Order: sequence, then structure tokens, then C-alpha cells
Amino acid sequence: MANLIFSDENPSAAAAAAAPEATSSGGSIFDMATGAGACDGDTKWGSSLGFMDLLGIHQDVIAPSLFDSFQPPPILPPPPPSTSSEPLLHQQLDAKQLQALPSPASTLPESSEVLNNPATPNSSSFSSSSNEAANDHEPTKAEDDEEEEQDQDKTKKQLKPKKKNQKRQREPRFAFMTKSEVDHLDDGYRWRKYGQKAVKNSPFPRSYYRCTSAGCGVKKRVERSSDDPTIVVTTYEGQHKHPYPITPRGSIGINMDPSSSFGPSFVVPQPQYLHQQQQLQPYIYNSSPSLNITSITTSGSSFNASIPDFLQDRRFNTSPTSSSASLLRDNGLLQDIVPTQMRKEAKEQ
DNA sequence: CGGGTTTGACCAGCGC
DNA sequence: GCGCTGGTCAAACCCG
Repeated sequence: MANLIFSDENPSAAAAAAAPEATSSGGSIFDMATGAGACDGDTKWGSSLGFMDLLGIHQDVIAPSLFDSFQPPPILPPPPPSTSSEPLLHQQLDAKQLQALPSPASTLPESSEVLNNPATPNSSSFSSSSNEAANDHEPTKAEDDEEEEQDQDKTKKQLKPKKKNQKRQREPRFAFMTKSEVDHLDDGYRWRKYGQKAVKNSPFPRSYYRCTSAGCGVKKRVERSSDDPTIVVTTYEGQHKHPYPITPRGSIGINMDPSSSFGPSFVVPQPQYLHQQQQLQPYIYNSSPSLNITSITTSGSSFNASIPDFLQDRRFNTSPTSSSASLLRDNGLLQDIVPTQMRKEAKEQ
């Protein structure tokens, strides 16, 4: 099992990540393929080592500096023949690959800034834009041909929001690959699907989700690797500006961690999907013990900056239950999953 | 009935 | 300039 985590917040930075001391950590690749460690043995998806724990692991393990130069071996099957002839995992440093796989939109010039601040279009994506359009439409048009009106309406609705001349600004993005049978991984937040597109050169469609929390404009794309259908590529865009699930589904609830040194920052709950996966796809565990985080990359000015809060929080959570990274290290598992080069460089830091 | 999903259409950016 | 593709919208539909 392997997971790929990467962030394509700033593709160009990612491309430049090869350059030493690049602030960007883009292109970082973390190979957990062989890392039976994290969730090995009795580990259950919902156990102390959940998905986010694993993420935490990576973030603990993968220091930005490591991202800069680490060039891991391929851990996934050859990349899609057409989408990108280059190996997906190794070449994530390359903006092109990032673009090809996780987020095509990465081709757009992205600001490394976190645009998802309270004043940003978070909510606008939800209602503002549509309302705005509706309002605009209201006064101007009264009664023409119904069809015409509809057409205009459509046009307006779609033009309005985008008309705001400015180039579409991108939130920092953070993507990761997960080996899972479930397309939409439940990360504890509530998402609303707002679109689906066929992906070129891929039999699997890409789904677009938005966080349903008011004021939170976080989006995520979910798609399956055309190469390995068992691999789900999830790309987060933006950062949640709210605590955990407002209206938790199922067993998920706000899981504040008082022990967190980060005070009020919320703690990633046990990902529900992990349970789901375990229940639905038990065989996964047979083949490999843990959630497969193939690799993680970030191309922002700093790894930290581009990682969603819910991930970052985890990163610093030093509680025993979440300190998977330290666990790995302690158990020497890190050596199994982190290429020598990577470890080497880590020491040098 | 409210909230989520599906789906066709539209727009913008990019490459040729 | 044109076509392709990603991203988004929103009506229709579904579901609890």
C-alpha cells in the first residue's frame, strides 16, 4: 500500500524544488509503499493511527528541506501512458506532472499566499456569486422571451462571478494519493459535490467538492489514477477556517484536543472513511496494513503553509496517539519507508 | 423539505 | 484565432 501526498500549491515552486534550499517543498515524495509500519498489525483505520495520523507522520517525517532534494523511487505503477508519460511519483517536482495528475489547474499561476481568509470568496462560491447574479438579473430583465431570459440568466450567472476580471486566484493546494476503494474519502469535513468532469486520458471522472461549512471555501478534487484505479488522488484547495464538522455525520464529531500545544486548533478526528474502508474493503488490510499515503508534496513557500490546518495541527500534535512519525522513527520503521537519501539529508539539516 | 448528487452547459486559460 | 480542457454553475433529480 502506498500513499502519495503532495501539494501543488505552487507548481513553479515545485519545479524549482529541486533547487537546494528552495523554500518550497514541492515535489516531495514520500514512499510508504513498503512502510508496513504505521498501521501495521492490529492497526485499524479507526485506531490510534488513522489517516490523519498517517498524514501527520509524513509531515513529521518529511521536513521541507527533505522535500527539496528527495527523489524517491517509484512506488506506484507506471504513470498513465497518455496523461503523462513521466512517472507520476518521481516527477512531481515537475510542475507539468503536478498539472497532469493532481491538479490540472496548477498550470495557472498560483499565488503562494493563502487566499482563503475570512474576507475571501469562501462564501461567495456558495451563495454570493449566485445571489449576486440573481440580483443583477432581477432588476435588469423583466420579461422578454423566456428562453432569452434564461439564456441571459445563464450567461449572467456564469459571467458575473468570473467577470471580476482578476485572474482566478488559487488557494494553496495540498494533494495526496490514497489507495482506496472509496473515491470520496471522509476526512471529517462535510463536502458537497458540485461538479464532475471526465478526465482526459482517464476512464475515471474527477469529482469536485466544496466544504459545506458556511464561509469555508475549501475545495477538493477527487479522482482516480488512470494507471492504478485503486489509487485515489485527492487535492485540497484552501484551508478550512472552521473547526471540525459543523454537523458531523455518523460518528464524527468535533474532536478538540486539549493536549494540543496549539490550543484551540482542532484535531483531526478519526477519519470515518477509515472505518468505512476497513469495513467495506477489509481485504485492503490484507494486502497492506495501512492507509496508503504514497507521497506528499507541497509547492508552497513552505510546506507548512500549504498544508491544510487539519493536517498541520496533526503535524504538531505530540500526543502519543498521533505521533505516528515518532513511532515510526522509534520503531525504526522510518528507515523502511524513507529512502536513504532522504534520511541522510534530514540529518544534515 | 432540506441537503446532497447528477449532469449538461458555459467560461477562461492555454497550447497550437 | 481556434480548439481543447479544466473548473464551475445551476437546474433537475434523488434521498432521508
